[in-house]
Amino acid sequence: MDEEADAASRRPATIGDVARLAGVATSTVSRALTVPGRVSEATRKRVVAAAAELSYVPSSHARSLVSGTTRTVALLVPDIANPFYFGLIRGAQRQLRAAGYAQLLVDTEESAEIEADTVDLMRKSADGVILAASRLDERQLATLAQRQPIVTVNRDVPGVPSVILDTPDGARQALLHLRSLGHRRIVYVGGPADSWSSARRWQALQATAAALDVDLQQSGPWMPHAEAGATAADAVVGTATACIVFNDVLAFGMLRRLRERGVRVPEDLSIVGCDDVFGADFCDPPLTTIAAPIEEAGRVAVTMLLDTIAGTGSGRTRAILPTYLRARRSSGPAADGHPAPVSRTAPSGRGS
Amino acid sequence: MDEEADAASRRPATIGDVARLAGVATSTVSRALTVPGRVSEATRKRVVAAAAELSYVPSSHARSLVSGTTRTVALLVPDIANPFYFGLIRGAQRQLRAAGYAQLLVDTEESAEIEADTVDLMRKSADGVILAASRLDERQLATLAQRQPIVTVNRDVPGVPSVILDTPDGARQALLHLRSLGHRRIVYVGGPADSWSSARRWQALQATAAALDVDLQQSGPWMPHAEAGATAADAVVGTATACIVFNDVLAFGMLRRLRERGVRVPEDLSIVGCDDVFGADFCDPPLTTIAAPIEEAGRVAVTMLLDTIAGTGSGRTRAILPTYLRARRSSGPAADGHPAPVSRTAPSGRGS
DNA sequence: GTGAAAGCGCTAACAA
DNA sequence: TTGTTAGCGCTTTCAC
Repeated sequence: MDEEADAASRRPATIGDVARLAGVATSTVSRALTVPGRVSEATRKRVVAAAAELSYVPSSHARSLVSGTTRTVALLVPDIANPFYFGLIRGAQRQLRAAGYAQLLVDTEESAEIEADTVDLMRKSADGVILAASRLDERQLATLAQRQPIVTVNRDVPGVPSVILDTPDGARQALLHLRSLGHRRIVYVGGPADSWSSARRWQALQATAAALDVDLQQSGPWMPHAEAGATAADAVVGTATACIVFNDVLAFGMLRRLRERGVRVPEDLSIVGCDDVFGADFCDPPLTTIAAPIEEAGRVAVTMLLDTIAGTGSGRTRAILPTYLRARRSSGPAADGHPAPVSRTAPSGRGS
Repeated sequence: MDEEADAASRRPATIGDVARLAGVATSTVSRALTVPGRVSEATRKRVVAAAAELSYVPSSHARSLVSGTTRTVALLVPDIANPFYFGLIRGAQRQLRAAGYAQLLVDTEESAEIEADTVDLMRKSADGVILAASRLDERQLATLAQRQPIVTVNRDVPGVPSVILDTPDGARQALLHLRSLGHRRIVYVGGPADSWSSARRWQALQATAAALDVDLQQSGPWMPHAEAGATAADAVVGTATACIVFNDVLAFGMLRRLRERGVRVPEDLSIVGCDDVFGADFCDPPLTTIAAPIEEAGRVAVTMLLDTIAGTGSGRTRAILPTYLRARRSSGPAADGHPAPVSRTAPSGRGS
């Protein structure tokens, strides 16, 4: 049994093994493999050949130890199974791969505690953290952001770089859309109590409703799961002719319940969701929804984070991504409604 | 400006900082924080207090360097945006968290090359790798598995521990189901050319069809995306009265196309999908599908991998998880068909 | 252009 | 029970 040849395939080769095989010092191997022109072409070739033969892969941990950097970014999402986050995850991963970074994905299970603990843990294991729909309060977020590079998605806290999907504007568009279809009694089916996005949307809706002669109510809070949709649907039926729902997943649950109860969509109740997630175009009926460029949000978040890490912070600390209403079959004319003239600019001010 | 107090919040505290503050040696800190009874209660308290004050988090990298272990497991999936993998990811993450492991999630973008490269990279950054629906060939897989702990999901290669969802059996159930509804011309809408699962299902179907007096054809290969469903649908229409589709996502795309073309489901064409993913129960019409315990698969894969890593390999190297047919509206009686008596045991042998 | 040596933060002998 | 020391694999001075 040839010990030499065998050792390589058993125990991962170290820089020392490569050095020995190439007949050089470890420092030379390091240079040959990382710094371009710091070593003679001849040695470089020998080293590269040796590394290949031993299928040498540098230990990222050893590297991190000395460099203090990990080439890893953590992405924290409240619920991996929520299709809203797919695009985010994928957009982030693409951008990270391109930059030579690894992605540490963590499902915080919608718990502020798990989230805080994880962020703390990541202080050592990741160069930075992306927080999607954070459940933490402003103070915590601000404090954490001082300790380590953080970018939030859909959460705006002073001093913390963030990527915001402009769903309040989308909600405004939805309200105008429904009003133009003749709806005057509209319910906002809200998300979790601690959801910053949901609160902002509700504010935007209220401001717009006042000027539109719309009777707007809020229902909830509801967890953003399909299961919660059943109860949410029951709460809405009879109280309004249309509703704007916190997100598509919740709306899916409502759709199912309404079908069970024989409530027709959109004839008896119009529904507008949010996010345009996987499934919104083939559910029954297809869901009118506020579409957001979520994959782009992932890319932008990574770019901002990497800037922060590199200290290249060009100052851009807040990206707002536009959303738009994608009308499908789940919204239609109100049975007894009088349409209103519509302009894309909400009466309450603020254009697109 | 108080340098002492400040230093802690600026630069993450090391074990040395804690030792100094507690007035002990670093090794004592290490012991106090990791080995339960190896230190006096009094010192332990002092150390813990000091650590808390400095909000000390051990460097996982330094730890890895000395222990040779990373407490990290990599999960490679071909396409993060495919809802099939949600359950897997979540099941894996739950089990990993419970064991104190971190999860490194990588989207290999359905590329064998990215997959192979990543597995190689992970040799140093993860203690083991879970490969979902691997695109690698048997030889590569076997070689890699010799170098590092690997568990595959839905891929069986001798010498590589694996978790298999018994979808061939599910496909058999689907065929019986369709036959009992009177269908005799059935198409299997196949997955990617290099998909091991798809090949196995096709084999199982052929074996069963022979004994059932069913005219079974294969269509494809198709990429498992909704977009491919349009072409797949066009290829099937008119050639059969029912089809069994590689997975739900592809079936969703078919459903949409069929609606556009005015082909009624199930009256003109019955459809059976596979995986029972998010959306299968609220698409239009709801999809009859082969349901698989995918979240459990994630958990089991982690357990097997952790066993392999620990060397506790109790010998169980292959877990087969049963699947079952979940009938919904997308499958119905054949317009011109003659039902067949049904037994849950396929004529070709092999029970449940 | 290359080698020797120190040290990143931690754990695991080995002493005391 | 605790401290001292060596060393994990790598990069980075500092010499030569």
